[in-house]
Amino acid sequence: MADRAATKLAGGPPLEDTAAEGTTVEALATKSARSRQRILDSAARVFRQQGNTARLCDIAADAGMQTGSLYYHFDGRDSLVEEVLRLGIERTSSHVRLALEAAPANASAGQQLETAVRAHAEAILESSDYCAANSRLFALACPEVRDRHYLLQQEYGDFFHRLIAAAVVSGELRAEIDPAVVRMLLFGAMNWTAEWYRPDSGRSAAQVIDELVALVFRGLGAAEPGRA
Amino acid sequence: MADRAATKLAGGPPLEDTAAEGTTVEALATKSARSRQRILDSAARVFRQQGNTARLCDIAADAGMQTGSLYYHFDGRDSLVEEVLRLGIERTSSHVRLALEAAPANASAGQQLETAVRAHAEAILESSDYCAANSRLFALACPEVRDRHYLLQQEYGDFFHRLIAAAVVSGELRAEIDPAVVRMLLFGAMNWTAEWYRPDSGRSAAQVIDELVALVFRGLGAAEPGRA
DNA sequence: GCTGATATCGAATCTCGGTTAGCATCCAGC
DNA sequence: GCTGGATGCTAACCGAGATTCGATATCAGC
Repeated sequence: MADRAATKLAGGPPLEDTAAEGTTVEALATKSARSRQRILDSAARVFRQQGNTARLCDIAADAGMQTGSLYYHFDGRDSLVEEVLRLGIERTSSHVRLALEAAPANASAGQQLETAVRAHAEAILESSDYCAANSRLFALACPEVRDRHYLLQQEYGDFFHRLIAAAVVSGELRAEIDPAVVRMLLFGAMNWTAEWYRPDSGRSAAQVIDELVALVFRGLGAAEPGRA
Repeated sequence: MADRAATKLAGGPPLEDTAAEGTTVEALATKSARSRQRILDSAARVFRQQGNTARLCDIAADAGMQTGSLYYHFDGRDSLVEEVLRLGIERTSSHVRLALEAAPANASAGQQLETAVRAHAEAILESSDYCAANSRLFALACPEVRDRHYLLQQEYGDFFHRLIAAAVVSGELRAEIDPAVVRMLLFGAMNWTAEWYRPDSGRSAAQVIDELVALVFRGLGAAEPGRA
């Protein structure tokens, strides 16, 4: 009854991703693991497109199997949603961390924040269906799933919070800002892109990201003659 | 079958709000109009709280009637959603327009934009359940409803677009910005507040709005010594 | 205080999508 | 090439929630 395949695969470590970032489905060892991964990928893709209105049969179809077969790999819809959500945060967060590690070691707090914002937006716009699906499912999902995720979400939120606070301390950001509110506004602008951005709209993701970064750091205002 | 009461009430003009902005339920003439309004108000409130997962029975309960009774006033769920959505845009938009009219006649394009941003955020955070519900239902709702709304949405979007473009022309905003993208980022930050802001969180709506305006116009950056 | 229209009730019904269960197929190891 | 577990298919099943509809209550105008 309980996620048979996964239980077996998990083995020692309690809950580990069956496929590391970037692993292709084909590379996985057992058939079960491949199918499971294929389902997750489809779910992410479908959730990204349709948000929480996506049906299990849509996902199954995308994965090339029957609806009922999903239950061999997952306990049920919630379980699937939860996994996609978890992978979403995980990948977003690791994408951001990697970007930070790749940045020059002497980067200032402000530069780090900029890197993080860029990476987060990239994750949603380009890098992965999971990250985009995550933003779209964020506010939905049943309370239990949501509560369980609140922790992960919060953790990532705090991470950003610290980046912002550090950049205030370093004097690169205005001292008057309220990091908590700014973080939410920032997430709003970034996560909302999952709702409207379409790659075939004539604008590249990179353009959107540049626009975002400029907006956030410089603001819309011109050189600053004297604003009311 | 088709929205009996409303059909009758509508009379001459094809589709007019049964209650003008701010009209209280009690002030309406017929019982039908009062009930209809009560249902809409409840729907807006419940949708604001629960998003699209709100059930008809929740709304009916809030309005103090049985689920089935809703059908005397509305064709069905979609119809109700659609009406709330419509009133949402309408009220947001009129709130913004009123704010602009109240502004000094010689306000610059940039000042007008700031006024509009303030008003839009106010509408979502403080002024009306309809406006907040609108942001939460935006991306959801079945395709038909959504398509029908796309026009209204677009119209309001264009309105903002023009405000932004004008402020670029007047030289108050940086010339390099892409008004279309900026508008979406802006809406993202503003609409997302409906997902996270709670009045009992220790922060006033006014604080959030100030933070938003500062972020958008000045950006996060300090005085501008030299940023990478 | 009637009476017809208006408004609401409340229970039956319908629908959609998630879930379950038993059977068929595939495939690795013998 | 057999056999048993691993995988997946199919067709019911089921519940939640939307919708329908005849019965009932309320109310305005006489």
